[in-house]
Amino acid sequence: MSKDFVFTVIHEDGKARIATFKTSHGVIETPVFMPVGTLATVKTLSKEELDALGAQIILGNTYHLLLRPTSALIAEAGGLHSFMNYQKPILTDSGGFQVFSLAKSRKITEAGVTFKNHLNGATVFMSPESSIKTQEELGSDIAMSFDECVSYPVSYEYVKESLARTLRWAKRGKDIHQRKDQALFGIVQGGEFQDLREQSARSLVEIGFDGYAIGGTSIGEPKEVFQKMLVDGVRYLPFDKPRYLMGVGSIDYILSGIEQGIDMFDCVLPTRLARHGSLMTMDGRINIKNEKYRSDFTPIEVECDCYTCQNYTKAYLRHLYICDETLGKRLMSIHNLRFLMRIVAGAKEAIKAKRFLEYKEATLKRFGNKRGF
RNA sequence: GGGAGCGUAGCGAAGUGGCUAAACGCGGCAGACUGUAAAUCUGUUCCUCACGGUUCGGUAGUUCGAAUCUACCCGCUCCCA
Repeated sequence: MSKDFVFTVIHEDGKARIATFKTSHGVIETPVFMPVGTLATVKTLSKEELDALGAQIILGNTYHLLLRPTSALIAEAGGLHSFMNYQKPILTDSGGFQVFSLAKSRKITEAGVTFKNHLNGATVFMSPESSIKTQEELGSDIAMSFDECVSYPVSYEYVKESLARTLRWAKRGKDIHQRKDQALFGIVQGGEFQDLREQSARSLVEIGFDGYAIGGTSIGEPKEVFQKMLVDGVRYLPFDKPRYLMGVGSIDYILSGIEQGIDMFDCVLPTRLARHGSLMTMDGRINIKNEKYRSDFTPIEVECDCYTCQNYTKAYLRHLYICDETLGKRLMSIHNLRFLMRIVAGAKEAIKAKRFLEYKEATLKRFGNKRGF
């Protein structure tokens, strides 16, 4: 753990907080939503577009980049920042999520995980050590521990066993991690079980990381279970380190997270939904492909300040979607990402004014009973 | 003028006596998506809320039964003159 990664809380409102986190490629101000760029690209978006919509930090994925173009090639290019010409902070996920999402073609042992490569069927082995070494090659600003993201629902016995292994993996990863310019975060697991979440958080803190993530949420569990996973995990994390709620990108979950003192979020939802024609708005999700938008010459949201809403109508976006034109996916990705950024920006303003709960309630009330995306 | 074909749901295209309201593709409509195997996947698409009704260019037949067989008619394509 390096003391270079200074995390400073500058405003508080209950457990909610605003903080700055210093990384090797600049300071992040939290709470922050991080767009996901698995394959060294936030799908369809240029860095100028990411800058314009207010992205402070993006994600890359260790497993996917290891397979293609390989971490060796990226190292040869001078690291991920240089390779993709993105000079702001980058966080790499460890491959732990792939243990969950590619569960059909993988085998877990104490040593690590053997994947059957989805591209050509070849065997790929990832261990906590190799994941960290790969992330060091990639040169991300924040590396994540290699964990097992357990599915839901799953038995107490399984989660207990998995968690114990994930904790051993966290220690192994920490021990081998060397880059002083790269922060390393631990990941709290433990499924829906309070005692396991507590044990996970406490053990990770004991090992000592530059930040802590809550993993294993947003994988199909009911909202009450999510809430429990969140609270049971975050409670034992140190105040003076960043907290990252992994895979969360719906506004109700994000606001719950901020309320509990979460600083960082990421999610593929805004970009994936956008590519699939679903747009996030304060009044719920809209499906741009719906016939009713055929001649709707108004922006997605009148009050939205994004490039898309400032320049294009729903009718045009629908046309682009129907014709499968790339520009449509881009414009809608910009809107959805900006939408979440605006939600978070509003939360920050509210925290400064010490009325976060009010903001949360008002936002969710306007949102009504519609799904949180 | 002579010869050979073809006409099936919005479009393309299977089907050549019952298991066919009719495969499949496209198009249309709707839905899903949460640390990205996702520019993907699912449902639906003759009429009717339903019971049920009406279909395979048209008409008339054969048959217990026809998109499928017969006759004539209409339209279209190709080849030869």
